[in-house]
Amino acid sequence: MEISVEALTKAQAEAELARLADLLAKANHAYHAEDAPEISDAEYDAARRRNAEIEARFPDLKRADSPTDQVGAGPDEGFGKIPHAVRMLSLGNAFEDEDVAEFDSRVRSFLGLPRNAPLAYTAEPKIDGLSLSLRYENGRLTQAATRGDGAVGENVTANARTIKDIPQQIENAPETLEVRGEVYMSHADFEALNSRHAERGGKTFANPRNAAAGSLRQLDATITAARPLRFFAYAWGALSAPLADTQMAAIDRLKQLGFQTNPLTRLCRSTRELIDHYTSIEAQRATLGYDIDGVVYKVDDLALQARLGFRSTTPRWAIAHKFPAETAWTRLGAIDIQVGRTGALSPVARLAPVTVGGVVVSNATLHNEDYIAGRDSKGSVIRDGKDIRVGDWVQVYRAGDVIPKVADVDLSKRPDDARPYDFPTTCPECGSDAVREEGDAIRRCTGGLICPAQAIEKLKHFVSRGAFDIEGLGARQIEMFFADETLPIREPADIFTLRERDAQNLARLKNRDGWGDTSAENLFAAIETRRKDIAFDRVLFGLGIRHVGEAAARDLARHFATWQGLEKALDRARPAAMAHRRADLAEETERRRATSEGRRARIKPMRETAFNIEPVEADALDSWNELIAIDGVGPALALSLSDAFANPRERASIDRLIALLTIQATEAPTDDSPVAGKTVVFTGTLEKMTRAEAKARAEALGAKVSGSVSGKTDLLIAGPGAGSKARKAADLGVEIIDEDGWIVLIGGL
DNA sequence: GTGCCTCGAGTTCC
DNA sequence: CTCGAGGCAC
Repeated sequence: MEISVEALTKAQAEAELARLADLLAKANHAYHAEDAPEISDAEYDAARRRNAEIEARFPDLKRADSPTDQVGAGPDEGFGKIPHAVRMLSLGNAFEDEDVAEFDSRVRSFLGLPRNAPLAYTAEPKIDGLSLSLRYENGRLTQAATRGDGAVGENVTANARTIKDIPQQIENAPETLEVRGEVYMSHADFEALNSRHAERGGKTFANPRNAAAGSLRQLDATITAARPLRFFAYAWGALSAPLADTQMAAIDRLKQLGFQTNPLTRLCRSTRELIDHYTSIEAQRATLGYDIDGVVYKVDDLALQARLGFRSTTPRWAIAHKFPAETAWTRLGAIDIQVGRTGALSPVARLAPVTVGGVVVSNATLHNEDYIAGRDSKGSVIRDGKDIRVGDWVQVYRAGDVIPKVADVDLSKRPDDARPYDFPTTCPECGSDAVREEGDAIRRCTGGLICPAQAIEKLKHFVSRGAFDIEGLGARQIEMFFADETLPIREPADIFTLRERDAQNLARLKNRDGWGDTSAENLFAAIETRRKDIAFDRVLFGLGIRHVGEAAARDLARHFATWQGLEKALDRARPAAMAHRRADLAEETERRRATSEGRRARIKPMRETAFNIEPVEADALDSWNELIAIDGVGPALALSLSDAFANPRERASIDRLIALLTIQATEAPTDDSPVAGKTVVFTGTLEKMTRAEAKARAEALGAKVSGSVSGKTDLLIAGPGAGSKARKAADLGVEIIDEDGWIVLIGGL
């Protein structure tokens, strides 16, 4: 018999660790290399767990070759990255009962179900912890990954193996099964852990969620083993065989496989029942023994879930009904103005520190000028029109339990001398005029690159993750280099001349505080890696041009393929862009004049006036039209892009950068779906799926769905009752198929 | 002209 | 995470 871990002497523990290390190493080798396990999975798991427990009790005895540190086939370096086979998405939120009713209507209208047709949902508590994806191959746990950004998570396999609710081995499971759920800590375990830490003078956690997060993300799995983490399973990712036909049955199946599932999961047959269950869970909230922050509703029928599919970041078939956020009152000490990369002036509330939902908050966003004054962007009254003043007592909450916001003001506590806030009309960073354009909620600094705040924020954006993502050159380093006198980085091109300038400099980087030979060389090497090989869309996104985010940059890069292609198109389109800009200005001047004269003049839309002012040559017009014909690119984006390239100062900075880089041309995505890259049009009545569903499926397969038939149309799907579109398509020689043909083409419903 | 939907931009705290 | 606004379909 094994001696219990608590009873082991130190010498016994040391011998035991050696034995277990040997045993597990052999078992690992047998399993991975020879595919012939020498011990049963249960024995393997028990050995692994015992090893972790002994290490937790005698941390100083932990071996250099500790099995805890070895994950599956390879060692775990820090936290490796694991791409999710099926993306881990977040959920849409509902706050009011009406939001739940709207969710139900959205689902029904997407599926083409009448209002009174039966439609069942599951409802379960939303655990406030961290989501985790567990991969089982042939019943054995092989990988555990955090959510990460949804596409790629962190490898926390060694840590997950120490959690008792997570089985190492499951029977009668599909060959491949990814189980998803929430890691959390109970209230009781959290209190005990904190008092244990407090006794030892260690740091305590602010709340169970942080404690669970901190425990799971330990590099040393023996620490995780000593922390009382738990796990509820509620979903799945990749599967080699379906678990069940319904959500409810799938959850039952997970339970049979040995996972903990939440006992408050219910099947509900109407929004009324959903709300009732929500109310019931809310009433039990305080006595559950663990934190929850709402109730999750899911369409029960998995076939319907599949039809509903996903929007860009959330599934259409589920929603989180959140409990009202916790609020707190505190005093507003000051209002500061921050200047963003596009020059936006954002007011930030400096608050007397106050605890909201287990976190101490001392800053909160005030959105914009109108929000402070008590209006929303459309001019409607908010907070009963109460404005926010320095010195006021304000109510703070954390939107989505994350972002602190000021919700309300207590007028009865307003100091006599409190004055309405005067929003600055000049930039606090550079003194340039800060202007608010017609219809815009945001006031912006007009200083452009002259404004140090804008320059530095642009640089931070340039090195950010979606752009150049240079290791060792984050926001902190950018601030440091921006202020540097001998080795400054004031614009993106400066990054790529850093090494050369450093070499010419007496005050070398490696001799500075916090820097050495290795760190300086690592930085130069990281910069060089990106300089030699960077994707076109990343460069474009990195420039930080207004309206050009990641998606738009990708679309533009795909369309133009090369930097020179884009540059030429913009230069050619410039006269048309300038005509638009002038027409814009003329329109605004006209509106001002009309308003000042007290007339309600009817203003012509921009496009009608634009070319009345100044005819533009056909070449420029063509280029402009090519630009705004790109999916997702409209006049606002095209104008902003054109402006950036037309501004001499900005263009020079861009040219200096481009001259230093080797940019990869972008190829159109290759997709093997038969409709990928095709433009398709639906007409007539679809009987097997709704319009919205057909469109979503087509887009998911890489097709572009258009509303009208033109020369660019590749395929028309015509249902019964098709009329003029079908005739036009026939005239143009466009391929026409019926709904059944379409369903065959896309590989079934 | 109106109403989604997606994307961009700005934000806090650990 | 949220809000605003651009883009696009209806």
